[in-house]
Amino acid sequence: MESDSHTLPLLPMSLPYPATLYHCLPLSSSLLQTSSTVHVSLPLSPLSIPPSPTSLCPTAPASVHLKTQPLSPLLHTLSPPLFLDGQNLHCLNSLTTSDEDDLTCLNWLHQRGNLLPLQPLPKTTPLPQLEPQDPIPTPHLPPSPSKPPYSFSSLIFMAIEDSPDKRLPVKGIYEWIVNSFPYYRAAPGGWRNSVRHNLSLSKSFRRIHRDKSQFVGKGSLWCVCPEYRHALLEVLRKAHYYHGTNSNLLNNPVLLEGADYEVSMVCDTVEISDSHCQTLLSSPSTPALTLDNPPLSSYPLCPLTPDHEEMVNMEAMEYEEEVGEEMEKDPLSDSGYIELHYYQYHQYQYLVLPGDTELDLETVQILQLDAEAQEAAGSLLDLAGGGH
DNA sequence: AGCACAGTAAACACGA
DNA sequence: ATCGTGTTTACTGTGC
Repeated sequence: MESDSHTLPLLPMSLPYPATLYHCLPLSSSLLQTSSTVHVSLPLSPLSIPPSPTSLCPTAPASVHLKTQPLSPLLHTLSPPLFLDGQNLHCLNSLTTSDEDDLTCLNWLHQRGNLLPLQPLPKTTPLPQLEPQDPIPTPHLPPSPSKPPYSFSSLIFMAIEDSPDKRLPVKGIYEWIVNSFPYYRAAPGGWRNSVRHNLSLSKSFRRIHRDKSQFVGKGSLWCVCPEYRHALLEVLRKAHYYHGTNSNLLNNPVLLEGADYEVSMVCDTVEISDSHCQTLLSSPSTPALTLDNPPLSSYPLCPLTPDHEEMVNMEAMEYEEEVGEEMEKDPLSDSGYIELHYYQYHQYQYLVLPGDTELDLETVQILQLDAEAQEAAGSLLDLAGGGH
């Protein structure tokens, strides 16, 4: 593997989001590939992973087979992965996916059927499984919803992207914002004016002619112009990064769904099914944004001039279905490396290891604990969401 | 200071 | 006439 990596000290690496366990396989190039199995064994000491406090089978020098799932490209944008080379950790910058790949991926936005209201959560969530003496962390819910750190453009963008057809009437945008951000439920009505103002003024959004035979009600539908989608995503990502808000919206999708992982132990073999990965990638409720986010270059150009001289025809939007067949390539898929997330010392750690690394049982137990951690974290998210 | 950008308010037109 | 939608202008605040 060619890499312009540089050696880094072996230090825990925190993530700006509660990451979790998943594996990125040397899977070929397609995210559709399923049920790949990798034989991994991982020496604990170089990773500073402490032995599991409760060993299910302490003497078994077992190796494990981990059925794996592709890596969410967004994760690479949030922190540079490390990989292990002997005793050194290297920054895997060269393996990170291109910005376009990252930024056109909205999987994180759609991994949850309903987007929870934005409430701050700790960037790293202490987990009772690993630190039983610690009190169970509670989400810091403000007494009244605070204003989301997202601009109206971002809010509109998220609303539209969260709609099944990637187009919404103004009223639908209002409703999405109110439902997703309780702040606006009680806010004065001026923000609606701001939304309309933004829709009209921003080049990022386009009006779509409504087919009068199909719709009732006032107004047009609004969509995101693909040529501005990259910029909108970048703004959104920066807002997430700078404010450090959790963002249920921006959370690692694997975290959100990871609690559903089926971890079953059979003798000394652990299989982590990637069926949920497929669920993530092809959720029926969110068909458009899970797999059909090709790099920006694969989008056709916006059929309009950027100055609102025209409006989009419904036919012009059909490209979304047409490009949906193209799959976003896992940035590590051909690298021969796997990616490891685990929780340690109150922080989630993030490692990239050679694909032929062997994991022993203790490591697997840690991974299992991490799976439990996912569940705990997911519960916290639900709490933060307030049963939305 | 100048500029860009975001947010807010307001006025106005249009159509259901 | 009312209301929602869409456009435009103006002003203010903030950050670079």
